[in-house]
Amino acid sequence: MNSSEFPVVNGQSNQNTEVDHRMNVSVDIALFTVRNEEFQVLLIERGINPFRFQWALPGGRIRSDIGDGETPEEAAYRELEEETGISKDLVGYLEQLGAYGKPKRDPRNRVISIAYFGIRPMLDDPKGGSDASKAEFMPVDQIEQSLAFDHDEILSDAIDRARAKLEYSTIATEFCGEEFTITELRKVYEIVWGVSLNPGNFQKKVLSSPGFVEDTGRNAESSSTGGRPARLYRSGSAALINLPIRRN
Amino acid sequence: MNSSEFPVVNGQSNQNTEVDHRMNVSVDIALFTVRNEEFQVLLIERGINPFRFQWALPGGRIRSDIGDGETPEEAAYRELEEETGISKDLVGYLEQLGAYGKPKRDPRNRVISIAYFGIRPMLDDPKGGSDASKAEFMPVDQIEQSLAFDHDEILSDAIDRARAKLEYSTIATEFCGEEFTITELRKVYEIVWGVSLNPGNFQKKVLSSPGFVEDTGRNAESSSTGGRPARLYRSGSAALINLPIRRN
DNA sequence: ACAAAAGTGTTTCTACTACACCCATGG
DNA sequence: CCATGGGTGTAGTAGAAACACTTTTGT
Repeated sequence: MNSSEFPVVNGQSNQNTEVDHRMNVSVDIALFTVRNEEFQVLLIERGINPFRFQWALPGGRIRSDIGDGETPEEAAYRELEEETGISKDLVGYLEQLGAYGKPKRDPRNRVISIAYFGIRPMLDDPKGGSDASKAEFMPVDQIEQSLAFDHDEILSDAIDRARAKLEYSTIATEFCGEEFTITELRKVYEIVWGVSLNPGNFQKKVLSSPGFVEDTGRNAESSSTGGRPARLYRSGSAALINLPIRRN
Repeated sequence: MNSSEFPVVNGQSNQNTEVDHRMNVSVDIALFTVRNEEFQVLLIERGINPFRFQWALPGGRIRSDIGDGETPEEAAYRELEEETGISKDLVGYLEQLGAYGKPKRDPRNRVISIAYFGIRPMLDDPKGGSDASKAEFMPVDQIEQSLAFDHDEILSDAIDRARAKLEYSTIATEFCGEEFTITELRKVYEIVWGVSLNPGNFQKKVLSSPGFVEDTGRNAESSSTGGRPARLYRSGSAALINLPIRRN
């Protein structure tokens, strides 16, 4: 606990100029989507040791040999593309989760990881990894084996963050495509939270929240099973909701 | 000391095996308190370049020569004590804010900083720094010069975080001493948010929030100016408030 | 007695819940 | 015509705001 028991390097007063304290710094990305009525996260199967053949969050080292050095966020986008083939413009939202730095989180050597939490809209194709290793979206509540490194912890934190942010922010729209119906938006909440919400009340809540969604003036095609065609909206300019949406 | 960490791990299959991408990793701490009816943050005056004589958040490098390496949080407590003399047991709360990693944030070389946000109860003495450099608590809205590195940005984020957390968590109690009155707690909200709250409504809100505060059964001494003596409470077991306290 | 600060009660208003109802489409 | 899903209206209720009022102290 008390650092005074450790020898201070060279009796330096405040800085240790002799010892090299540098360490590897990596990024890891928990990229979420809603597909197939499930809340899913993008994982890769590791091709190399340690943790070979185990699943992990995509990620890798921040490089210092690119220009003046890349920002952690740039590294996150680069690694995501390298490891899973998902390019930056397919990612609707990305924010930092935090740094994970337990000394033994990587058995090889000291690695500090900056974790990111991102959202990809529910688009078209699953898309396998573009490089050697497998990359797949997997339902978050069907991950049986534990992930590599401390990625279980990171993923758990990311899921908590995602669920919490739905309440007071407009990020749910990032799970939808460019244009979406209120019902589609409601399904995002229902799937991510694992609850069911009252359609009428949800509608009023979203529409009364200024800047949450924006009317396109057009309607979606009505489904083959009948029913009134839903209005199409696009994401609005607001990032925060004044009155939160409750989990019920 | 630990020269075995120096050579880059070889045998990496898909990543750049030759290049050393390691960088310095530091921690910075924004430690807040409420003193003198002001919301204050602990700053140090830098004794060395870069940014000599400018104010900065306390912090420093994570060391890899202590045991198996210290966690970022351990480094935060250690640096806080080394630079300001404030020991771990005087810090009521500490949580990670996030990582700051712009390539040029330190003009010397690449440094990633993991920022922490902490709270120190409004105790006794201001307390200057214990080592060479000056350390002082300063009111957050009276910091005129810009801080060293990207500490303006970190501080701004930390203030946002602190203000936001008051709403839905019980951390406001960390600004108070071991025992406190509801009025003292309300003053924390008023000072940190810069608003005034209705005393009666605040009282009912806090007492109806299970686990927020715990009755000691005793009263504070009434002030010399008269008035009914206030009941003394201590911090309760809950970390979150079910119904948020509003800023209005 | 009066001022000051703590704490409670009461009224009003807002916003959420639950649910009934209307609208627009497919079959 | 009915079934299906989208969308609106409305009564009942919980909680927040405003503020009057009571309690307990110092002077």
